[in-house]
Amino acid sequence: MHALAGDERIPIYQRLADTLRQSVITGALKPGDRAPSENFLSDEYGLAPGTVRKALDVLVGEGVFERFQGKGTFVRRPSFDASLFRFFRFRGPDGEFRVPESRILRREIEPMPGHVCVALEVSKGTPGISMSRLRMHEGTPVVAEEIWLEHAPFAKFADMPAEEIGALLYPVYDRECGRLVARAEETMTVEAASREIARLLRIDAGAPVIVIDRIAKGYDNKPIEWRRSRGRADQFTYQTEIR
Amino acid sequence: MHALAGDERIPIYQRLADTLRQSVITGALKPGDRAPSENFLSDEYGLAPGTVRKALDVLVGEGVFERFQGKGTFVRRPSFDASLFRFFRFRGPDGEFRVPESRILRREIEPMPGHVCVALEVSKGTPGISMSRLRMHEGTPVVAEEIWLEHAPFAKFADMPAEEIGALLYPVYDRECGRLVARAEETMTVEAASREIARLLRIDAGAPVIVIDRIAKGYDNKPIEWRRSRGRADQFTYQTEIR
DNA sequence: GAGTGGTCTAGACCACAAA
DNA sequence: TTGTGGTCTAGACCACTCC
Repeated sequence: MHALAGDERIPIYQRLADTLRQSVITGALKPGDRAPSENFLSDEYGLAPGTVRKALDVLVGEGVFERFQGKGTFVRRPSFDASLFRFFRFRGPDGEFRVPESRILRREIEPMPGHVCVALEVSKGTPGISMSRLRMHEGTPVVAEEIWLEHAPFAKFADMPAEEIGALLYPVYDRECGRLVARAEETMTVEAASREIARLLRIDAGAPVIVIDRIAKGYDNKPIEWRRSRGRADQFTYQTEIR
Repeated sequence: MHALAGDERIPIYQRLADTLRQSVITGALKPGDRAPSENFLSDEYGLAPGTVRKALDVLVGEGVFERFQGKGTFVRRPSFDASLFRFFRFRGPDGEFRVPESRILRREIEPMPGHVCVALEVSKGTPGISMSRLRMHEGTPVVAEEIWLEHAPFAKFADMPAEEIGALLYPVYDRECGRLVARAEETMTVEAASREIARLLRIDAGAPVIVIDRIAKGYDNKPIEWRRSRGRADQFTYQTEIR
């Protein structure tokens, strides 16, 4: 039987939640893994079942865990790469949504611009990996992306042959560089297409374009990647509920 | 001591949550009211405190109630009229957000168009109240709105003198017609400004415009109002978190 | 001090999944 | 059959608000 770490003024269920969250951050528990059962945890830490349950409730609420009756509690697999594209409606002939193909146009190492350094919480002028990428749907370009990564933790990614990089980057970040994306913050604005963007997206210069800035973060809430995506506004729809 | 209504195969805490939610729907409990205390409910229905607590958890999660330690559990006051304007950034000279003034340009009774009938879940051709409204910030028009209400429940609103209608409509719907807005669903798209909209917003025809369609709903989830708002896209920013 | 919600205990029994 | 999470009981004590 172990004691729980942390400030004793913090509620027990919070400290247990912190402990479990920490093992997701360190990678001791990976997405898809089953967390220790409620019985195990209440024995291990000498807690009442209800207290353990409340700790798991906290993590389920944060989207870190998900529960399945009869099976167990599992680390949730964050699968939001489709989520940006939920903003755009790219459907195949069958009406189902498609993940667009992608083409990396450019990948270089250079100092990161100021606004990216701020977003990634590194000091000004830190070397970064800069990428341009074009996402295609049925041969038509639909989204143009600029992507920035801090160079040091992603040196291995910088040296990878382009052919080994598929349509989804986050699994590569995890596999090759041990950086797991758990969440992202996005900001959306509208602008008129520059000549460069108009050429890439094959639209008229000045036509309205949706701009989505994304900062991808890990379970530890530290920024991993900065990304700016532009798509034609006439392909765009977004729904939400407010109260 | 009372028995809980509802199908006995449904968990007790769900049936209690349903009962309490129902008293918000009927208006027995109004926003700002204090709900019965946990002790009262566990006595009243002969339930364990933990079961009552879980029922309240459900309603807090739905945004119907909010809890304050030492004070009680209260019906949450839905205050999202500011929420559309979180999309637009209208700040005063002090940097604080402002609720724009508003001017009703038109208010008429006519049959509702098909798409509005669908949204409000009434049969085709039902008489409605149609309004055009312009929202201003420091003398500049910022948002143009079309609003539709079903006439029958809002007859009293249709006859109100324009001077009695302030900048916020939902409190008027509640006070004059007993229709309480609890939530809303919004869909956002981008279009080029028509000549009419360009004139109202004082922008160039063809300039990008954000369109937000909103269906406002009651606690019973029934639609109350349909609204389409248009604002200049260069005033627009929207943030979200995804996982 | 009385009343409220917040935390925690120590179980019981049920529903569901997998072997 | 075993192990998992889901529901429910019946309390205790604490923290906070208000009178």
